[in-house]
Amino acid sequence: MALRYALLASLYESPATGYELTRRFRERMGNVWNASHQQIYRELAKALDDGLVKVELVEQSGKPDRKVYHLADSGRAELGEWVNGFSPRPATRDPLLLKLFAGDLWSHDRLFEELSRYELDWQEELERYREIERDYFQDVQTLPRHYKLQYLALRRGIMATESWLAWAREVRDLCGASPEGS
Amino acid sequence: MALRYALLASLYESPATGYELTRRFRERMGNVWNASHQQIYRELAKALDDGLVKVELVEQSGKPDRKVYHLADSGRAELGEWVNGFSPRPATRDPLLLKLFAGDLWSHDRLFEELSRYELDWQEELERYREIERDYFQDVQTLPRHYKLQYLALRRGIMATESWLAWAREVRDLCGASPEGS
DNA sequence: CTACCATGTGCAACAAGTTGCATATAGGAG
DNA sequence: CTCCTATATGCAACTTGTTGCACATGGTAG
Repeated sequence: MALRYALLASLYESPATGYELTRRFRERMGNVWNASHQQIYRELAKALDDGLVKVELVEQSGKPDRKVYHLADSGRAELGEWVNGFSPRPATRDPLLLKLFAGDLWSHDRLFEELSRYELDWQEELERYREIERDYFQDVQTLPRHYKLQYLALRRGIMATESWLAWAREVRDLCGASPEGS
Repeated sequence: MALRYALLASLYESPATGYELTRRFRERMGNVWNASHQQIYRELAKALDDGLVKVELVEQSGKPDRKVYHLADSGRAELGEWVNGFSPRPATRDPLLLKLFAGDLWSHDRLFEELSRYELDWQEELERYREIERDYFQDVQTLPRHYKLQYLALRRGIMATESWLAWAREVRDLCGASPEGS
């Protein structure tokens, strides 16, 4: 049911089409929740069926009609209950770490090739986060609670990514950064 | 297919029954991969069907026979290929962070109640990791590569958990740790 | 001129993960 | 005496997530 609440939470901020929700997940909330557009359209249809959201059709020429979803009262209520209930920690399933357990089969070069790719990725992500932090969250102390909490979600993204980068440095320190054969 | 490789990677270390694999995932590899016993038995049957693992039946009185799974040659080969290929970053889906996006519906007390539970959990986990670090990885520099990589998986667990705890402190600093009404 | 990309919706098939149940025995706590 | 835990296996139904495809058009890059 968690995807359902992710959609409701996003619609709580503002009404949106399935397409826009897909983009929000990919961009602003990539750190928090991920879902493909297929999954989102499917779940929106179910949530509509259950009366948690309402649709407003907006006609367009050429393109399909926009179906703008709004949070219904019952949706807001259910979201509120979910938010105030306890959620267990998500299970981690990380292929990169898994490979360390069969590390003897992992060639030195390939290991560092993959690590480098990840590092580039993390670096880019970190810069994007830091930019948002600079642009939107300068005076955090004075912000209303709602924005403080959004800021904390961003902070989590920053700290998680920094932590991965620090780990990558440890890998280099312990296993040697430069392969002989290149 | 990733669960399949998780099983092969664990069997690469040593042969095991489905039950033992379940425990390994829950205990030693909790940081890396999670799977229920139902999922594991199902996937082991498929892997056996595909000839990636072999079974050795060990009779027991009273209890069902132990089915000890071994990595077959083809399984080792496929694991090797997978390990040396590129794996994309896993998608994050974190209910705790999601709730921050509907934070207006989240009561101050409930938020900190949940945060405290998480903190206790992280603290415990961190202590378990640190204990393993002390007991098994004192002279990391001198260890063979295989153990270095295992150590790095553990380090990742430590760093990730520390990062969460640091984040929790930021939450307290920004949103006030002590609710008035208690 | 053609190919890709963005917008916008969605179905169908499959793979992966969860939840509830079932069987069978031995040992310890209350 | 009963309940819980550990060992050890597994089925069935369901939910969630992935992958591939489809339609429809306007703009931009080569």
